[in-house]
Amino acid sequence: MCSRPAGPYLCSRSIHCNQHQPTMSKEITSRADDYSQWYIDLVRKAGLADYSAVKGCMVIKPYGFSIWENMRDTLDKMFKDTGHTNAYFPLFIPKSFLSKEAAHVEGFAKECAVVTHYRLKNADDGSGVVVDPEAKLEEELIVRPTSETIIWNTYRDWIQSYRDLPLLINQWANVVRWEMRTRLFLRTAEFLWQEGHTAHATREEAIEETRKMLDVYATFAEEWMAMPVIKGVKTPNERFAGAEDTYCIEALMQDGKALQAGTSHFLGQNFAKAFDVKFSTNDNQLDYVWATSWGVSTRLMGALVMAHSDDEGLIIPPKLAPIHVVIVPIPKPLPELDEAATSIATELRARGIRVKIDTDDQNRPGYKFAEYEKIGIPVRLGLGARDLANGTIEVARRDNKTKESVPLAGLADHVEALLADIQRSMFERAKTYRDQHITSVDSWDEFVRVLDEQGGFVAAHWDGTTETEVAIKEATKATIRCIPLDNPQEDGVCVMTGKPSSQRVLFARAY
RNA sequence: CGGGGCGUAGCGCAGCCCGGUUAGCGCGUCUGCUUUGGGAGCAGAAGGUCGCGAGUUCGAAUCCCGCCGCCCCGACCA
Repeated sequence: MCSRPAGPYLCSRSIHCNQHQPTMSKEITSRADDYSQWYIDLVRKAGLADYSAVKGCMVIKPYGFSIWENMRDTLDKMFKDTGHTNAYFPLFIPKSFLSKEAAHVEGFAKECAVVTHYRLKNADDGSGVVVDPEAKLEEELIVRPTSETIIWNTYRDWIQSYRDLPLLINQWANVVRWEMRTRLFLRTAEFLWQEGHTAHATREEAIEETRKMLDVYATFAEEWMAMPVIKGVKTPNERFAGAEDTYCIEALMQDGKALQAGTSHFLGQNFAKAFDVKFSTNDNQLDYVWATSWGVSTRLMGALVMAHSDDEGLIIPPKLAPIHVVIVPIPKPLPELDEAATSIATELRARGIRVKIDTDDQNRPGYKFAEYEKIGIPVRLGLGARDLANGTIEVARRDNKTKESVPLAGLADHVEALLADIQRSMFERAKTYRDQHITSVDSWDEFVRVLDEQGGFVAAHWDGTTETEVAIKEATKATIRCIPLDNPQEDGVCVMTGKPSSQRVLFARAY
């Protein structure tokens, strides 16, 4: 394994410490050739994740996990800042719990992994181990697809009085949904996420919480991921199983498909009633509590990739990049280079900038440049004898592939400003693309044409019925992504049925 | 569950149709030398239950039968 001194997260021996085998970005399929394959190539070859020995499950590799850690740590702080605390509930849920809320069981029944036995034994024919039929569980256990049931069963014991409210809890966990078809990060059988579960004394307060956490997600998506999102509410058909209202943030990927990046649910009293969670009000009445739940998952990793990256590799916004700056000494045998690189790194680190010095002397600079572009490090500093002589350094930014020579004096200020500029311009670029791909249409022909030729969001009138929504989906594969919050009211007629409508909703083909 | 593809060295592949020396090639790895401002060159070396099982044959990576696994497209769902 690598033994040389390493920068944060990655060793200097090789960019991929875990395999010593950087693959060439030449091998990344271009977006134009096959967007889907581009995504898969990128995820695997930039060291984010890989397929595992288990069908439908992925291995999140060290570099990918370090990005997720940055997401997780940022969100965790945001949750704490809004009054939430973390807790942990069991992976296993008694089967009977899941059936207590009718819509909920309906929504998840088809994709649950079930534990039926608790012991293996050696096969009689010596062929290996088999499930011991003697060890059948009295009550089967479901591997959580989400934790509402086990949590509300617990909340019943935690909540007696209005003084116990609000109860604001989050959990970081893995969940399992037995998907028929999977894609790295976007839909895997097991994934990592956080799920917030809160209890409130009033309907209004719970709705406020639902909206507040949606805002947290939107802020995170836009300010950290540099990914513009549309906040909205789901139609009844797209609503979370067991919710009264599902709010969401919807993002647009570079191929024109939408991606739901986070959801926040107002659960009403559905789970309180299902699990009998009542509290004494301050005027001594008994009432069911009001609930919310909200979550984002490792799916955000997929969103991050598809929102920004290019044919050369990943482009990661500075705020989430495991390494902000890589210094590549152009290795003439020159001790002053190492000294200069170290002193630059020290100066940058003093400002909280995450810096790696590439001390590897095996690979040539050109190779390194390509590798760092592939893994999306926002800023690369090239430092050679020529620079030392001139008192300059080459500064290359990943997002727009520009290079400039800047004076070493004042470099830290320059880099700090540059990182901020990259963060901002990545957002602007994505937002421009997104805004150019919201199209208002008023006829069915136009609706279909825009979906096929431009993609993106299509703002169209809809008669408000699930039947029409489903028919449109069957005809075009487009779904209603959301009804934007504060959506302007406007009279019109449904794009499919011609029935009256009071507002446009956003359709798109989606991940 | 349908349709398609794949399984041969760490990775990516050729060989299979038409059975026959010691199973090749590229990348990577190791050693040495020369290199180093956009993916280095030369020389040498290591590395293989050809997915698994059974069969046909003098002989199977190759043909037959069975099985397993993974990926992609669709159905389901986000």
